[in-house]
Amino acid sequence: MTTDGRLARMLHVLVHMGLLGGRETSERIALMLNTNPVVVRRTLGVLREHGIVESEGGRGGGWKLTRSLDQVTVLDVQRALTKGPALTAPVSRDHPTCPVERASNSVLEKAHAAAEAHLIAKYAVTTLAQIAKDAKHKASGTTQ
Amino acid sequence: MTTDGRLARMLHVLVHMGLLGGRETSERIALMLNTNPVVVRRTLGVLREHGIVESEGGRGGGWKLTRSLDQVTVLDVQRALTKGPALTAPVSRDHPTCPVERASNSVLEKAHAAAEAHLIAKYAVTTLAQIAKDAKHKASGTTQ
DNA sequence: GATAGCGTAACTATAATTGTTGCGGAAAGG
DNA sequence: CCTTTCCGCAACAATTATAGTTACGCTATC
Ligand code: FES
Ligand code: FES
Repeated sequence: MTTDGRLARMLHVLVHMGLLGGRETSERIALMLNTNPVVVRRTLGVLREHGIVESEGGRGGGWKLTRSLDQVTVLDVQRALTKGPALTAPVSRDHPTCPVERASNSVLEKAHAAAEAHLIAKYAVTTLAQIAKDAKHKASGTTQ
Repeated sequence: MTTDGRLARMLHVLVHMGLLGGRETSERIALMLNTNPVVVRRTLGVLREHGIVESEGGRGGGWKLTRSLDQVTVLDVQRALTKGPALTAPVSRDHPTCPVERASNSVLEKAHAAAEAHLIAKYAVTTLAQIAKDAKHKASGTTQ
């Protein structure tokens, strides 16, 4: 597959939307994401189902955040985009009854579960407002 | 893509090889992995490049571990199979100069780097001998 | 009613592992 | 030698999830 860049893209665009304040059309967002409006509608549509954004059709329509940047965490966005755990252990199912395969899978699953807990914890305490703040610092401060 | 099950598969088969002690042919290993010999050669070939197994052609040939199970860690196998970090942050490259995109990517990269460190640490202290031991306990003890 | 939006269906493109077939070469055994 | 049993490798199809694209319908505003 192509690498799943939806989370990164959504963070990017949500922060822009928050900073701009008003409504943004799929067309303008597509330019930000270097893609086309249909992809934007598809992905933002998932966020709408989770109450993070809302859309309005017709002239003057577009997309808008339902909460301010400091009330949306990275975890909120991640959870909306991905069902199930953020990190999945790559297990094998060649011989489900084999104790060795089960023990191997178990090791991988436990290690991934622990790693995922850390990842989720970090996502949970990072708000879009903080990303916006970082962006401003980078823009005015040292490049990179 | 199809989920990358190579690490799980290699752990499984390496433990079996260690427990059986002698040489195993690609044919027999393919049966363990519910696949065919070519896939086995392809994947074990990578491990051979990293000195974990060795192969011999001709009659009576096959694959053999170069070290005992307690001298191979999950990390050794993972490193052999994957170049670069075990966990990669799914970043976007739509507008590389945009500070917001950079800040978003940066958050994801840092979170993943921290999670990867934990994952790697767990891999590093887990030997194949421990997996073998777990498997024996599961086989004789309670199912699951 | 013309225009600017979103919503959605139906494709195609892309990328990485997996599965498969076929052939060549090497080692052992007779 | 010649057959059998191995690995090595090239080449190609299958799979699967996201991304990209085209097309059409619907709604709200002007
Ligand atoms: S996409 Fe234009 S600045 Fe982030
Ligand atoms: S594959 Fe036969 S027991 Fe693990």
